Amino acid sequence: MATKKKTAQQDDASQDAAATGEQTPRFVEDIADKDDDFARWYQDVVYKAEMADESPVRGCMIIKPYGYALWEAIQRGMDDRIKATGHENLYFPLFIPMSFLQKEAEHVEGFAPELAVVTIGGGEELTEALAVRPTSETIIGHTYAKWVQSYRDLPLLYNQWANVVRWEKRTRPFLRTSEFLWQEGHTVHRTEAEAETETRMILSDVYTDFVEKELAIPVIQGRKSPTEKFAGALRSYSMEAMMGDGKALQAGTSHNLGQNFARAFDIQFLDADGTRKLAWTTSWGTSTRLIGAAIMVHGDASGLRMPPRVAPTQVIIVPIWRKEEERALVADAVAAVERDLRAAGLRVKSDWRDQTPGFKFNDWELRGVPLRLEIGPKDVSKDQAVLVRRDNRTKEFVPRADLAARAQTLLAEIQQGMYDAALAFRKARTYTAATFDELAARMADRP
RNA sequence: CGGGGUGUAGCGCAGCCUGGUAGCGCACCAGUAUGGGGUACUGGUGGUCGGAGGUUCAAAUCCUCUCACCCCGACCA
Repeated sequence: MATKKKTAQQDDASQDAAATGEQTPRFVEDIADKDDDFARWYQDVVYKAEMADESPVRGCMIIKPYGYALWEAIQRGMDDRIKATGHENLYFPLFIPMSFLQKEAEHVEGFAPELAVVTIGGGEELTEALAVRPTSETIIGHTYAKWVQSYRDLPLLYNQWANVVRWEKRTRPFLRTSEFLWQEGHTVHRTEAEAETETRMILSDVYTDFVEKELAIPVIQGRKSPTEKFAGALRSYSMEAMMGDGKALQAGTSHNLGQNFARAFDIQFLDADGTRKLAWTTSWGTSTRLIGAAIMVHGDASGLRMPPRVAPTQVIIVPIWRKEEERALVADAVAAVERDLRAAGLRVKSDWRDQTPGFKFNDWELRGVPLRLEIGPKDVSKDQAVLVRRDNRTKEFVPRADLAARAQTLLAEIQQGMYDAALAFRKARTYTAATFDELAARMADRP
């Protein structure tokens, strides 16, 4: 039945191709139509490209190697910027005493409904229940109170990479899961102005800079409305990006917590003028949701499209051969090319699976690898390779000696092209972007 | 929490109305030919039909209970 359907579709596609003079038809029946059912398209792509797998625990997900490799690239890019702006990494425990969460009224009200709570340890009822952290302001506030004594101790500029748990009612892989990975920065400052500067600096110099340059996602920075702000914050800022379905997604938040948590946890310091003062704190976070954002912004009918700068694999080499002698010949050429590209700093892989080339082409397009190199007997004899772009399928024959340089040029072009396309898409959709206009208006008070 | 729906092989499904001991596609394994855009043919592996109880000579199928998941709504990051 499915075979019939496949054949029928292929025939249709062939006719279309013949009629319009386009290139080869594609098989996309296993991915839902992006324009018709975006939510299903998203799920299909996530699972078929092996970014993630379903979890036996409701609302959670298993991040597969390909998805995790992207997360590692995000971590690297984000971590570099966090450190470049003067922060250090540390780590706080997963468990938080329930009483901590109750110390900040607005905070507990906001997070209580979605807490996972541990009441038994080692077979015995605990004297105090422990919350699995939904976010770490409270346990960190408690600790910072001990670390801060003098104005000379300030500022504290720390960040942690961790997992958090929020018992969400409706979940979607990467976008909203009961457990997710993130970084959360927590800083303490001497003055309100300094805390505000930090809050906004993180949003622009760390978050926006990374997401726009590395993930090729244009964002709009703005301030969250009072109802949308972080539970317990004075002011919350966020960067919002437009997804492929025309909807906005919060891609990162930065909160000026004012003195709310300092008050709740007694973070005080003796200032230069000899008086005790409450400190000013901030917190900010980005999560594995960024993976979902990248998928939704850049993906197309064929599947994922990885921004070259973070792509786990930037160039995939598909060897082509018929007979064993050819295979050996091609293998040598592939190994040599792989060496060249690696030496040039490119992330490259070759695919020697026993599948037809066509199968591999589609498979790697589904996974979104930006560049493909085809190397067959004909290429070996001419000391060249066929270089193909994932985005527009442009093919070119490139002499072996020029491959690395040409690939680098194309990757840069593709990266820029992805950003430009996403920006153009957003601008063309202003009619659905009331939220963006609102955000843009709020941007007036940006530094 | 209210309304609707679905549980049969790793995935997607048929079979149920009208009981007779489980089937199709994909995937997987083997072989042959193939290989520059999802390759074809042949053979094969794999399921106590969500769970419990009942009716019956006989239950995936009928009855009762139960569990889980999905969609819509409500609630909420």
